[in-house]
Amino acid sequence: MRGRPERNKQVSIEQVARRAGVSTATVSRVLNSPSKVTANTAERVHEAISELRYRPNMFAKGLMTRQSKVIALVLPDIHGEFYSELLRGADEAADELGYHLLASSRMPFDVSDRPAAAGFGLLDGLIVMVPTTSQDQLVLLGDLNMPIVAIDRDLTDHGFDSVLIDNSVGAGQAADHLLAATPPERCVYVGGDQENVDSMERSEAFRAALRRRGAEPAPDQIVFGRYTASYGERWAKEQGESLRGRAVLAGNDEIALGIIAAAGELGIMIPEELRVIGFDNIRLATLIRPKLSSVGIPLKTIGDQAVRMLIERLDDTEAAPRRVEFPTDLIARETS
Amino acid sequence: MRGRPERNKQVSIEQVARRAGVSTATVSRVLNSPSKVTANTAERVHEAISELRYRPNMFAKGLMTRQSKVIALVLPDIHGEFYSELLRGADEAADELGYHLLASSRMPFDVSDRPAAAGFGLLDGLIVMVPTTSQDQLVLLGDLNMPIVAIDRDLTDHGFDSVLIDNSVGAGQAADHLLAATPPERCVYVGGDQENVDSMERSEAFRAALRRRGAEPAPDQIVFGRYTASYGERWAKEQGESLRGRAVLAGNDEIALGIIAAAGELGIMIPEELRVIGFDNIRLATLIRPKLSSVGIPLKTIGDQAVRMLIERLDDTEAAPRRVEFPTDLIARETS
DNA sequence: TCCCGATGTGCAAGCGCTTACAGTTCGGAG
DNA sequence: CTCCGAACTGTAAGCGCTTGCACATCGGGA
Repeated sequence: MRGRPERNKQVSIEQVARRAGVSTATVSRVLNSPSKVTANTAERVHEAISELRYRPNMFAKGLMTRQSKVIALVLPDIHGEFYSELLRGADEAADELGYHLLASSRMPFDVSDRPAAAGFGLLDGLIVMVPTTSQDQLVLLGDLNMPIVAIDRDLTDHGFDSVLIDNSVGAGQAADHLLAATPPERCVYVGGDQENVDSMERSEAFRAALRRRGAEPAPDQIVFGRYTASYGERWAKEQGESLRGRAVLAGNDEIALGIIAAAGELGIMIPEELRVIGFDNIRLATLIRPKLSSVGIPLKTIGDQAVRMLIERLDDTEAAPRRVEFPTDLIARETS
Repeated sequence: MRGRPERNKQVSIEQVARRAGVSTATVSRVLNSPSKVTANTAERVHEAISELRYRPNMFAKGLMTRQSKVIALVLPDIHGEFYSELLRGADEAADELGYHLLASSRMPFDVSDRPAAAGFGLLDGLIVMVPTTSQDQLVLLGDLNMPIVAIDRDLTDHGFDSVLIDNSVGAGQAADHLLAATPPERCVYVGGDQENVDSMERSEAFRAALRRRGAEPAPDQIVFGRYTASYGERWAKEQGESLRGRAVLAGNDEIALGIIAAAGELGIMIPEELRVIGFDNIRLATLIRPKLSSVGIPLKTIGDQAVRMLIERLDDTEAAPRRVEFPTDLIARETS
């Protein structure tokens, strides 16, 4: 009694039908369109179902209906605070709409050969956060040939619905906030990966703010590295004492945290001697002292919206791809 | 050209067969047991496949094979630092073994009626972290009638494989570490939800450590609240000045963080005037200054192990449920 | 030369479900 | 009392795939 293929003796709709003294068609109807069935028979069927502990075979069902009511959210990295809220918003929306949401951090690449990737075939649709500007990934997505909504990148040209983040508003606010009390040449943007779309938008907004004040940022006033605390820490330590009197807009909260940690070790006071603003407004921002100023992104709303767009798309495959954009905005706390 | 049911004209195995001039059986064979097919025919079939952009229908396949190569990891709350590593370990293991892992924060409750929940029927198995001791949930899990491995709770009696965390080792180490420099009556355990299994184990280990030193902890030396920073903060503020000279073992790092934040506002120096040790060793622990001492849990290993156990179980449904336990251990840093 | 096993391929029977379509029942209008 | 449509229910044809079995082919040993 071992070995996988051992054709399981699953309770089938036929057994239920026999037990209830009806046809399989009727059982199916009781389950899917109750209005087409007499209350009386429906009850008999339900009894049979629970006596037999019948549970419909979703594969067979999917084979006919061509849907699984399961959608997935693919993030470059599920791990980490950043995506939590996004996930939560998506989860709630999916649940409300009668869908099941599953998260994955693995992109459905090389779908053709990898056996596991085939699991994607069971999904009704996909929400994908595409972090880079790489073309290959887009092709892969297209090959998937299933409803997809993109987060954080405008892929409407490629036929995908997109929900976007307007980084410029918040980044501009943050830059202005810093510039209000720190001279332009002492302000810095310390970003994450350079190819990252958000990274670029944020740095541009920062640059624009300086220019609005008639200052052109020097090369070392806009730097890129990685979206990690250790990068922030490293950068700050390299600056050393020259950090005093500066104001930095970090590419995300992690970088900001790293900088703050380094400042602590260097004995630099925040915000008196160094002002810092992060990005993303992760929950952590309020857990440290001084509390971290940060540019907030309505992540939960974004997750919610993405799910709704996807599910609407499921009902109408042909409509033109839509795009929605959400603003970011500065939440000034104690580090700035 | 709209409306979901519009029976999609999907490329079927039959078209591939026709195009390659073979039978559907042969196509199926080149895909699933290539050794049974001549290299020559295999090539023809592969050509047809890529020309037609054929992608097997996973529902039909699943209907025959009874497996989807997809497993899910259900956590009470995917959100938050804590589960990140767990997920990462699980993800990597699943990938290595040719499975696809999806995460969900929604328990498969009321599976019977909720349509969305039916999506669980497409999974080969489930890894579940059951946080409470509630009986109902166990029944529900049993009803699911699919391979399941439990994390953090011993469910072998109920027939489920279990991977456990031995909280007592690390909690004991932490308590001893605190007791080495702080008198027993000044040591406190500030835990999360009382019904939580881990919470109980940790507090018990703490109690045991005190007793080993001949001290019986007073009621207010072992308190329970919630696993959040705000609870930690609230508790600390209630203690006020009496915090000085104390040593606290927090139920998790969030609580520890809350306490540290409160201490900062009260002007209490850490670790000189207040020593704190957290639990879980989340990544954040090293991002704050002073760096947080914490009891580490090998989360990644646990995720990895859970996946492997589940997949082994898939191959042998009848074997006796197994249990594996992983130790925790103290990582002393700067707050203690 | 004949026979036989090994090897490769095709045939066809389902897997469990949905859903046209046809058949049945029944109450009330004619 | 007959007839008709509305309202249910049953019949059966697949959905796209896998797989046991039968059949064909072929080379080598007797």
